[in-house]
Amino acid sequence: MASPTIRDVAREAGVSTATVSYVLNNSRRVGEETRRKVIEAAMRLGYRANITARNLQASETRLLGYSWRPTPPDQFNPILDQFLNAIAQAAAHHEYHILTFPAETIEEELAIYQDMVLTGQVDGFILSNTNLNDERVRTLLKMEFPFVAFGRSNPEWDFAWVDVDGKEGTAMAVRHLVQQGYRRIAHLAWPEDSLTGQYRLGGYQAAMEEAGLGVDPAWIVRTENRHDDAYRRTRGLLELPRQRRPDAVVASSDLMAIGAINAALDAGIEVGKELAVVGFDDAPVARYLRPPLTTLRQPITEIGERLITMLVALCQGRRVDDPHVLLPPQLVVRASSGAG
Amino acid sequence: MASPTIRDVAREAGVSTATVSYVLNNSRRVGEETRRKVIEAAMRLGYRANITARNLQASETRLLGYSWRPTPPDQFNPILDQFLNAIAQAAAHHEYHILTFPAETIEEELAIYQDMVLTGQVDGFILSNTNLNDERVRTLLKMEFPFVAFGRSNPEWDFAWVDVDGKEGTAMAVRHLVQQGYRRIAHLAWPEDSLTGQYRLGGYQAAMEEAGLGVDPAWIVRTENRHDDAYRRTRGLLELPRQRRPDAVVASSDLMAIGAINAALDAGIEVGKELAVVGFDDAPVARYLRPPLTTLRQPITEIGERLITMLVALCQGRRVDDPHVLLPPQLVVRASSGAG
DNA sequence: TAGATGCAGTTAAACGTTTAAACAAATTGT
DNA sequence: ACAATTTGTTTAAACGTTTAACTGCATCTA
Repeated sequence: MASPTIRDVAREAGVSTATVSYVLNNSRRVGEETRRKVIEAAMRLGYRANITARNLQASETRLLGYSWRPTPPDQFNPILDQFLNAIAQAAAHHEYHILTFPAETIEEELAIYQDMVLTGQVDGFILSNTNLNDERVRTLLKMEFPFVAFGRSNPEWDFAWVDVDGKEGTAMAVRHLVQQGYRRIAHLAWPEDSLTGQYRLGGYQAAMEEAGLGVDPAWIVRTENRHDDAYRRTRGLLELPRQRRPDAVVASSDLMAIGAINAALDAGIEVGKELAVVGFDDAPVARYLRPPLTTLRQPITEIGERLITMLVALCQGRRVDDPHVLLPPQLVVRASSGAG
Repeated sequence: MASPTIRDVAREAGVSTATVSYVLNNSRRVGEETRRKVIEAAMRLGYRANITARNLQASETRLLGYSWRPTPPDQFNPILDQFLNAIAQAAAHHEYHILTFPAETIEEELAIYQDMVLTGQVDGFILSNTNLNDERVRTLLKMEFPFVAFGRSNPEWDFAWVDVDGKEGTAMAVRHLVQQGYRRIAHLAWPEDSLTGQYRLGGYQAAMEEAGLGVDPAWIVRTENRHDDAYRRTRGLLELPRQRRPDAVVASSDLMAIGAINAALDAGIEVGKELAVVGFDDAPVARYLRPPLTTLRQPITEIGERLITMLVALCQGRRVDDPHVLLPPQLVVRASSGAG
């Protein structure tokens, strides 16, 4: 039952525990004969060094904490699966593991961070969905504890992050729609306090201007990231007088794009012809929608790898060369934007 | 920077480290005055016991491992989000945490289990998506290492599991369809080697018999859990001669149900009237499909709680009262089955 | 009054590693 | 040929807890 310890191996090989450690970690010259004896003994007993003991001695945990707020039942998190996979996979390459802990509220989350830092539960944190004035960022910066973020926050705060270039993303969407012949392009934006929403709106505005297209103020619709809000507001857009009625919608998420599609369907408007719709995220279901949804895919795997590489460096006290990484999303063209 | 240790607290309070430990863990009678001094000193220094040290001494990790195979890009895992939340939340209540580690292949996964057991990385495992002759179950049973499974396996293997009653689920779906007036009900089943698929098929057959409805062999279609297969095979069903053509489909998953709906749409058949469709899982997107998808919701939160309660008991060497838990799914009726 | 009992605290070992320092033996340099 | 260096190994401390065993001391019991 009980696993063999380094002492058992030492006894079996007839050497000291130090020698066993040196051999197994290759951390010092050891005689050929002794090395052989140790390795054989370790093999024979099936010995593997106990991780807790090693961690205590090294005062590290090789654990990285990741927390996310549970998704409300009427929404979905299109990338959690991929993201968790990406960071766990990347962490494994550095011999780290991911510790997950969900928190219902922001206060609870902050308390857990405090706790974990003080009790030495993890070596660092991965944040996601950061926003302006993000309390988590503020707290961790103040504690000077290693962390990285998927998402940006206040520009004056100096911390390592990776983000998707949302501005470029919506700009790509608009350019694509313009190329398809659409002109009256609306934008389903997130509330003003969302930094990500600001970037995406910015890309829309920039690309519209670049294309020499005027923007009717009614075309910029701010709603929460909810299907029903997007649905309702899109119905509103479609009821605008003919001249002002949008012929395309760039949504800030696939969830909202689905709301827009459903609104058009229920209004008897053909999606992909009379109304083009573009989403954001490339949720797994996007390709199976009718019509299949044109959307912006985030390079989740690369994001995860970059984040972990930076975080591991921070945990080991190394400097991070380039702590601000902005990656472009990829436009995945499907029928909802009139192509094909 | 460095956190205070129990020695710092002891010095600050003018007592021994043992006393500090006794006070903070409430594990022994301690004088009122001394207790006060210790607590104040701990407060003053912001002391929290180091978890690694505590774990080493207790020879435990308070970590539970959970692994899942990454979802292929053309599929989706409708419940990972909820499930991870449920187990992490439940674990937290017992002061445990979830360690995630994805594995690409089954061999890799088995190797990782071995590794984690031998190095004492975790106290127990949570498996999901178990099947007949599941190598993970076999391995962990042989190692006599604590684990629980979301899903069943060979009946002769004695281990703790929680599962959704798939047989009852599809039976509920069939009864509901019969009540709605459908008679020629088909079933999109999983391959024969899928235990879960067997149960779901069994429920379909039982309920059809119970309703006194004959089953045309062509109505039982076996495919992988993929949209495109379900789509293709549903097209086939819809091309059957009028008398044999199904008027309803019970799918083994929401992903397959989406394939069926799309097949009907593309064949110009109205879903929810000419063809009813029922899915399984209640994926977050199910309610936003057109028509909204009738489906069977799994009680994920309860599953997670039950699993963790059992696993924690096993980790602490306690006996589990009822190690086999079968929970009924809940039929969520929406328009795709002709209701409303 | 001597012994037993209770109480409140301390000492020291233990958990299983790693690693700096010490040591003995073999090798090198002059 | 003797000191200096190198090589291979061991001893012992350290990481930060918990806890069994022990020590005084006061109180009770017969």
